[in-house]
Amino acid sequence: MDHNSQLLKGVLDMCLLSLIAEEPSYGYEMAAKLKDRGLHLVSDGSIYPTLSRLQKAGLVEGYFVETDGSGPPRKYYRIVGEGRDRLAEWSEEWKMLQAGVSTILNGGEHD
Amino acid sequence: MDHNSQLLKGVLDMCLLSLIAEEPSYGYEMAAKLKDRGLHLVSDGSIYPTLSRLQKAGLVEGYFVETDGSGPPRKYYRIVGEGRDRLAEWSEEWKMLQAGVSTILNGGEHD
DNA sequence: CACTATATCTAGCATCGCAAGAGTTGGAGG
DNA sequence: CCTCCAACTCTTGCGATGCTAGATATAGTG
Repeated sequence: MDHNSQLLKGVLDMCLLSLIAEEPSYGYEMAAKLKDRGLHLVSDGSIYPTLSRLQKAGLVEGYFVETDGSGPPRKYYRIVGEGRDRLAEWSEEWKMLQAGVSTILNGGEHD
Repeated sequence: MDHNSQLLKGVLDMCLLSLIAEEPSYGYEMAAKLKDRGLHLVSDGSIYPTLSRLQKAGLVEGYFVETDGSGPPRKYYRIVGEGRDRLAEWSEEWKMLQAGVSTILNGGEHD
């Protein structure tokens, strides 16, 4: 397994939630956005279980939208109140981690 | 399991390697340093398997140092050439991920 | 009909942090 | 002397999550 895959852990859900918060979207599109923004997901397989988890956790709502003949219906997700709260928490945690790791990589200088 | 634990995945090894690169150290001390710098490991248990992995991967070397009557000998680790290379790679990967996640959290603005 | 593109979902695997606890060494207290 | 504790390392079993691979559905094209 790639080292990059390990770095992704605990970040993927936050990123998906953030994308959904930005504007409702569906899995296939989000996978493309992630790749576009520098997060190289190798397979779409990872994304669907994560989305299901977000929904099961009550952070997002899913709804199907028919396409005009370009494939099966898309499952869109939109964020709900609790999702926004959670996103804020995760975002905080992420900043903390980011700061801590930076400190360590830079040799432990404090400010 | 904590969400923070997931964030730690793939970062712990890099952090330990960075600490060792800074100056040779041993597990117990590194656990303290990590906590000091904002990475809150709840248990020392995680640290030893990671150090073993780094050694097995040939990124660091271990050597025991006797203590003057303050407990059992300490297992110090020092970095080797391949470890420095790997640390540089991981550091790059980390910067990439960091940038990507920031872009996403900030709503996808490019520059 | 077969093939492809769009799109979702599932099953089994691998990795790695965590909790809990055991083992080692030597000093301090009863 | 024996027990307990502090400093230190290591091991076992577990849980969370990303990955690979592939099944499934829809509809247009040759």
